[in-house]
Amino acid sequence: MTAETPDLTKNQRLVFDALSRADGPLSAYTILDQLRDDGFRAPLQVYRALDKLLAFGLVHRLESLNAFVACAHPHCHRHAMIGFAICETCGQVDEFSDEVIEDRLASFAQARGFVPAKTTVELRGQCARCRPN
Amino acid sequence: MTAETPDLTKNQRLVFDALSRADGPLSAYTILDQLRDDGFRAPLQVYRALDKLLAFGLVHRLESLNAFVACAHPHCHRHAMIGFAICETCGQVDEFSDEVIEDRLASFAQARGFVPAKTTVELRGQCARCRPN
DNA sequence: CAATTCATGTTACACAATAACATATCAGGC
DNA sequence: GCCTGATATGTTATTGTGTAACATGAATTG
Repeated sequence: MTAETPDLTKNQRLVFDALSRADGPLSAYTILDQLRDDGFRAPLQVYRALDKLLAFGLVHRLESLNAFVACAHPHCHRHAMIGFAICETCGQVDEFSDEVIEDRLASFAQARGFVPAKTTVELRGQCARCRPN
Repeated sequence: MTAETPDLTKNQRLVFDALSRADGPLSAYTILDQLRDDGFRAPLQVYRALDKLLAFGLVHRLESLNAFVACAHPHCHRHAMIGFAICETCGQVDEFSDEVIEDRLASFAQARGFVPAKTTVELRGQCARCRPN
């Protein structure tokens, strides 16, 4: 029943910690810069770690930003679909899931014989705290 | 009542026609290569045309592919949300919209005071025609 | 210990997008 | 007609994002 958090390698740990420290999404190159002192020298070191972390479900990729965030809900890999509300002013990302949307997308896919491998749902806009009034 | 299809400039027309001819999404650089004979020399010529076409609603951007498609449904800009089912095998893109998902996202946003500016819904997977059996 | 597998390091490159600046075209007002 | 402001275009250079190819190192297993 315990969510098996796989043992992370040194690089995976470094990248994951960098994302966990950050209060918003980071680009691969920003991560690289933050990890220079830890011996990181090339983008591939970041991308390889990210690939694994994505596979483990510990990290999400925000397609519309070309950036990455640590998963906010450790058990969210139960859900087929994870949505993100991304504030374009402060950069905060709010992670959510919704069964209705999930079902709706699933039945849409099934009706067309489409087999989804990955689902992306991203809202770009302005969060409550950043709104004018 | 007629959908005002704005007059396109020469470059906008060329880019739009290239996307309309294609049977799938094209990257900006692929478009550039196709339009070399028409005098295109730099990425900016493509990106500037794409920006306008996106604003007109004649073209969509697929965030998860960094690519662009001509809008399949000329009047789809009525919808706040447009979804895409993208086949990773054949590259075909199926454009859809769904009021239930739209409503659900809208009420989610409203509940949190989030004001969405752009909504991305993309399914990556395999279409019926490309499936094994 | 050999063989395999997986993680890592490094260089170079390809693809995606924009900055900055110059020129041209076209509309309306005088 | 001509000035003027707005929009479209052309060009060079640069930044940002991601991968190919190849070599090395470390761990697991038979």
